[in-house]
Amino acid sequence: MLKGHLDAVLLATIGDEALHGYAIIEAIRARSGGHFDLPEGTIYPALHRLELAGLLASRWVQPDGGRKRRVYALTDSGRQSLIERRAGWQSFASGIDRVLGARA
Amino acid sequence: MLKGHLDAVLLATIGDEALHGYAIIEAIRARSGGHFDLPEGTIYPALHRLELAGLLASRWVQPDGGRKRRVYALTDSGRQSLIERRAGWQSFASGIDRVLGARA
DNA sequence: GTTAAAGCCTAGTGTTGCTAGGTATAACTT
DNA sequence: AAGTTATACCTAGCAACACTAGGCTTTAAC
Repeated sequence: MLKGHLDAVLLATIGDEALHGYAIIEAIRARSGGHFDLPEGTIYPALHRLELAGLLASRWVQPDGGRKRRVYALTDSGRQSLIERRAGWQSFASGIDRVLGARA
Repeated sequence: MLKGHLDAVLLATIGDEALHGYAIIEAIRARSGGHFDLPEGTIYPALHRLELAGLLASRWVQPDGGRKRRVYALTDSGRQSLIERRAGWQSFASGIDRVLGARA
Protein backbone atom coordinates (compact mmCIF):
# COMPACT_ATOMS: atom_id res chain seq x y z
CA MET A 1 0.00 0.00 0.00
CA LEU A 2 2.89 2.38 0.66
CA LYS A 3 4.70 1.31 -2.48
CA GLY A 4 8.26 1.43 -1.28
CA HIS A 5 7.83 4.59 0.73
CA LEU A 6 7.06 2.86 4.00
CA ASP A 7 10.47 3.57 5.48
CA ALA A 8 10.21 7.28 4.80
CA VAL A 9 6.74 7.32 6.32
CA LEU A 10 7.94 5.54 9.44
CA LEU A 11 10.96 7.77 9.91
CA ALA A 12 8.89 10.91 9.36
CA THR A 13 6.16 9.76 11.71
CA ILE A 14 8.56 9.02 14.51
CA GLY A 15 10.43 12.27 13.98
CA ASP A 16 11.51 13.63 17.34
CA GLU A 17 8.87 11.88 19.37
CA ALA A 18 9.95 8.32 20.19
CA LEU A 19 6.81 6.30 19.58
CA HIS A 20 5.91 2.68 20.04
CA GLY A 21 4.59 0.51 17.22
CA TYR A 22 0.92 0.70 18.02
CA ALA A 23 1.09 4.48 18.37
CA ILE A 24 2.92 4.72 15.05
CA ILE A 25 0.04 2.98 13.32
CA GLU A 26 -2.42 5.44 14.82
CA ALA A 27 -0.22 8.42 14.05
CA ILE A 28 0.07 7.41 10.41
CA ARG A 29 -3.67 6.95 10.19
CA ALA A 30 -4.25 10.37 11.75
CA ARG A 31 -1.62 12.27 9.80
CA SER A 32 -2.70 10.81 6.49
CA GLY A 33 -6.31 11.73 7.11
CA GLY A 34 -7.32 8.09 7.31
CA HIS A 35 -5.74 7.39 3.97
CA PHE A 36 -3.17 4.91 5.29
CA ASP A 37 -4.28 2.29 7.78
CA LEU A 38 -1.33 -0.06 8.02
CA PRO A 39 -1.67 -3.54 9.48
CA GLU A 40 0.67 -4.59 12.26
CA GLY A 41 2.19 -7.22 10.01
CA THR A 42 3.51 -4.38 7.93
CA ILE A 43 4.98 -2.08 10.50
CA TYR A 44 6.55 -4.39 13.07
CA PRO A 45 8.86 -6.15 10.61
CA ALA A 46 9.66 -2.80 9.06
CA LEU A 47 10.63 -1.34 12.43
CA HIS A 48 12.91 -4.31 13.04
CA ARG A 49 14.47 -3.86 9.64
CA LEU A 50 15.10 -0.18 10.26
CA GLU A 51 16.61 -0.88 13.65
CA LEU A 52 18.86 -3.53 12.16
CA ALA A 53 19.91 -0.96 9.57
CA GLY A 54 20.85 1.43 12.36
CA LEU A 55 18.22 4.04 11.51
CA LEU A 56 16.15 3.42 14.62
CA ALA A 57 16.98 2.56 18.21
CA SER A 58 14.45 0.92 20.53
CA ARG A 59 14.04 0.54 24.26
CA TRP A 60 11.37 -1.08 26.39
CA VAL A 61 9.31 1.25 28.50
CA GLN A 62 6.96 0.39 31.39
CA PRO A 63 4.35 3.15 31.61
CA ASP A 64 2.45 3.82 34.87
CA GLY A 65 -0.70 2.25 33.55
CA GLY A 66 -0.77 -0.27 30.74
CA ARG A 67 1.66 -2.88 29.55
CA LYS A 68 5.26 -2.65 28.40
CA ARG A 69 5.95 -0.96 25.12
CA ARG A 70 8.83 -0.98 22.76
CA VAL A 71 9.62 2.59 21.91
CA TYR A 72 11.51 3.66 18.78
CA ALA A 73 13.53 6.80 18.19
CA LEU A 74 15.60 7.99 15.26
CA THR A 75 19.34 7.60 15.41
CA ASP A 76 21.63 10.14 13.80
CA SER A 77 21.72 8.15 10.60
CA GLY A 78 17.97 7.81 10.86
CA ARG A 79 17.64 11.58 10.84
CA GLN A 80 20.05 11.80 7.95
CA SER A 81 18.18 9.10 6.08
CA LEU A 82 14.90 10.89 6.62
CA ILE A 83 16.29 14.02 4.99
CA GLU A 84 17.46 12.00 2.02
CA ARG A 85 14.22 10.09 1.72
CA ARG A 86 12.15 13.24 1.85
CA ALA A 87 14.19 14.65 -1.01
CA GLY A 88 13.93 11.31 -2.79
CA TRP A 89 10.17 11.34 -2.46
CA GLN A 90 9.86 14.86 -3.84
CA SER A 91 12.03 14.01 -6.79
CA PHE A 92 10.11 10.81 -7.40
CA ALA A 93 6.73 12.47 -7.09
CA SER A 94 7.60 15.29 -9.45
CA GLY A 95 8.85 12.73 -11.96
CA ILE A 96 5.59 10.83 -11.82
CA ASP A 97 3.64 14.07 -11.96
CA ARG A 98 5.42 15.03 -15.13
CA VAL A 99 4.75 11.69 -16.80
CA LEU A 100 1.14 11.52 -15.70
CA GLY A 101 0.58 15.13 -16.64
CA ALA A 102 -0.94 15.78 -13.23
CA ARG A 103 -0.08 18.48 -10.72
CA ALA A 104 2.40 19.76 -13.27
CA MET B 1 12.00 2.05 -9.34
CA LEU B 2 8.42 3.05 -10.15
CA LYS B 3 7.13 1.62 -6.92
CA GLY B 4 3.84 0.23 -8.03
CA HIS B 5 3.01 3.09 -10.36
CA LEU B 6 4.48 1.51 -13.44
CA ASP B 7 1.11 0.67 -14.93
CA ALA B 8 -0.14 4.23 -14.60
CA VAL B 9 3.06 5.50 -16.18
CA LEU B 10 2.73 3.11 -19.10
CA LEU B 11 -0.91 3.93 -19.71
CA ALA B 12 -0.27 7.66 -19.49
CA THR B 13 2.75 7.47 -21.77
CA ILE B 14 0.89 5.62 -24.46
CA GLY B 15 -2.10 7.89 -24.18
CA ASP B 16 -3.58 8.42 -27.65
CA GLU B 17 -0.43 7.71 -29.58
CA ALA B 18 -0.02 3.94 -30.03
CA LEU B 19 3.66 3.38 -29.29
CA HIS B 20 5.93 0.37 -29.44
CA GLY B 21 7.94 -0.85 -26.46
CA TYR B 22 11.23 0.73 -27.29
CA ALA B 23 9.62 4.09 -28.00
CA ILE B 24 7.78 3.87 -24.70
CA ILE B 25 11.07 3.58 -22.85
CA GLU B 26 12.38 6.66 -24.61
CA ALA B 27 9.17 8.58 -24.08
CA ILE B 28 9.24 7.86 -20.36
CA ARG B 29 12.86 8.92 -20.17
CA ALA B 30 12.09 12.14 -22.03
CA ARG B 31 8.87 13.03 -20.22
CA SER B 32 10.39 12.40 -16.82
CA GLY B 33 13.36 14.61 -17.60
CA GLY B 34 15.72 11.65 -17.48
CA HIS B 35 14.47 10.69 -14.08
CA PHE B 36 13.11 7.30 -15.10
CA ASP B 37 15.21 5.10 -17.36
CA LEU B 38 13.43 1.78 -17.31
CA PRO B 39 15.13 -1.41 -18.45
CA GLU B 40 13.45 -3.52 -21.11
CA GLY B 41 13.05 -6.33 -18.64
CA THR B 42 10.67 -4.09 -16.79
CA ILE B 43 8.48 -2.77 -19.53
CA TYR B 44 8.01 -5.73 -21.86
CA PRO B 45 6.54 -8.04 -19.23
CA ALA B 46 4.45 -5.14 -17.97
CA LEU B 47 3.04 -4.49 -21.43
CA HIS B 48 2.14 -8.16 -21.75
CA ARG B 49 0.48 -8.06 -18.36
CA LEU B 50 -1.54 -5.00 -19.30
CA GLU B 51 -2.59 -6.52 -22.59
CA LEU B 52 -3.64 -9.70 -20.83
CA ALA B 53 -5.67 -7.55 -18.46
CA GLY B 54 -7.42 -5.98 -21.43
CA LEU B 55 -6.07 -2.47 -20.87
CA LEU B 56 -3.86 -2.52 -23.95
CA ALA B 57 -4.19 -3.95 -27.45
CA SER B 58 -1.19 -4.64 -29.66
CA ARG B 59 -0.56 -5.18 -33.34
CA TRP B 60 2.58 -5.80 -35.38
CA VAL B 61 3.64 -3.03 -37.71
CA GLN B 62 6.21 -3.16 -40.49
CA PRO B 63 7.55 0.38 -40.99
CA ASP B 64 9.13 1.46 -44.32
CA GLY B 65 12.62 1.36 -42.89
CA GLY B 66 13.61 -0.65 -39.87
CA ARG B 67 12.36 -3.85 -38.37
CA LYS B 68 8.94 -4.99 -37.24
CA ARG B 69 7.50 -3.39 -34.16
CA ARG B 70 4.78 -4.35 -31.77
CA VAL B 71 2.62 -1.30 -31.24
CA TYR B 72 0.39 -0.82 -28.20
CA ALA B 73 -2.71 1.30 -27.85
CA LEU B 74 -5.14 1.84 -25.00
CA THR B 75 -8.41 -0.02 -25.04
CA ASP B 76 -11.56 1.53 -23.63
CA SER B 77 -10.93 -0.03 -20.25
CA GLY B 78 -7.33 1.13 -20.54
CA ARG B 79 -8.53 4.69 -20.87
CA GLN B 80 -10.89 4.19 -17.97
CA SER B 81 -8.14 2.65 -15.90
CA LEU B 82 -5.81 5.54 -16.66
CA ILE B 83 -8.36 7.98 -15.29
CA GLU B 84 -8.71 5.94 -12.13
CA ARG B 85 -4.98 5.51 -11.71
CA ARG B 86 -4.33 9.18 -12.16
CA ALA B 87 -6.81 9.93 -9.40
CA GLY B 88 -5.28 7.15 -7.34
CA TRP B 89 -1.83 8.62 -7.72
CA GLN B 90 -2.96 12.09 -6.69
CA SER B 91 -4.68 10.72 -3.64
CA PHE B 92 -1.67 8.60 -2.76
CA ALA B 93 0.80 11.43 -3.29
CA SER B 94 -1.15 13.87 -1.18
CA GLY B 95 -1.35 11.27 1.59
CA ILE B 96 2.41 10.79 1.57
CA ASP B 97 2.91 14.54 1.36
CA ARG B 98 0.84 15.00 4.47
CA VAL B 99 2.74 12.37 6.43
CA LEU B 100 6.15 13.54 5.28
CA GLY B 101 5.20 17.13 5.87
CA ALA B 102 6.39 18.03 2.40
CA ARG B 103 4.59 19.96 -0.32
CA ALA B 104 1.74 20.39 2.13
C1' DG C 1 -15.05 -14.01 34.14
C1' DT C 2 -15.44 -12.99 29.69
C1' DT C 3 -14.81 -9.75 26.10
C1' DA C 4 -12.50 -6.04 24.05
C1' DA C 5 -8.69 -3.20 23.47
C1' DA C 6 -3.80 -2.42 23.63
C1' DG C 7 0.48 -4.20 22.38
C1' DC C 8 3.98 -7.20 20.41
C1' DC C 9 5.39 -10.80 17.11
C1' DT C 10 6.29 -14.23 12.90
C1' DA C 11 5.72 -17.42 8.92
C1' DG C 12 4.27 -17.57 4.58
C1' DT C 13 2.82 -15.52 0.25
C1' DG C 14 1.70 -12.68 -3.87
C1' DT C 15 3.06 -8.78 -6.49
C1' DT C 16 6.40 -6.13 -8.53
C1' DG C 17 10.10 -4.84 -11.11
C1' DC C 18 14.86 -5.77 -11.57
C1' DT C 19 19.15 -8.48 -13.37
C1' DA C 20 20.99 -10.98 -16.73
C1' DG C 21 20.80 -13.14 -20.12
C1' DG C 22 19.20 -14.40 -25.39
C1' DT C 23 17.70 -13.26 -30.40
C1' DA C 24 17.34 -10.55 -34.71
C1' DT C 25 17.55 -6.63 -37.94
C1' DA C 26 19.25 -2.18 -39.60
C1' DA C 27 22.62 1.51 -39.69
C1' DC C 28 26.95 3.27 -39.21
C1' DT C 29 32.28 2.77 -39.12
C1' DT C 30 36.44 1.33 -40.46
C1' DA D 1 33.34 -6.88 -45.87
C1' DA D 2 33.45 -6.91 -41.07
C1' DG D 3 32.54 -5.23 -36.83
C1' DT D 4 30.12 -2.29 -33.88
C1' DT D 5 26.28 0.27 -32.37
C1' DA D 6 21.42 1.16 -32.13
C1' DT D 7 16.96 -0.58 -32.62
C1' DA D 8 13.67 -3.94 -31.17
C1' DC D 9 11.71 -7.90 -28.99
C1' DC D 10 11.67 -11.54 -25.38
C1' DT D 11 12.11 -14.70 -20.92
C1' DA D 12 13.66 -17.05 -16.62
C1' DG D 13 14.88 -16.30 -12.23
C1' DC D 14 15.36 -13.53 -8.19
C1' DA D 15 15.03 -10.16 -4.35
C1' DA D 16 12.39 -6.76 -2.00
C1' DC D 17 8.31 -5.31 -0.18
C1' DA D 18 4.29 -5.29 2.25
C1' DC D 19 0.20 -7.89 3.06
C1' DT D 20 -2.65 -11.94 5.12
C1' DA D 21 -3.41 -14.64 8.74
C1' DG D 22 -2.43 -16.25 12.29
C1' DG D 23 -0.47 -16.39 17.65
C1' DC D 24 0.75 -14.49 22.24
C1' DT D 25 0.24 -11.40 26.51
C1' DT D 26 -1.58 -7.78 29.50
C1' DT D 27 -4.89 -4.35 30.99
C1' DA D 28 -9.53 -2.28 31.02
C1' DA D 29 -14.47 -2.72 30.74
C1' DC D 30 -18.72 -4.97 31.28
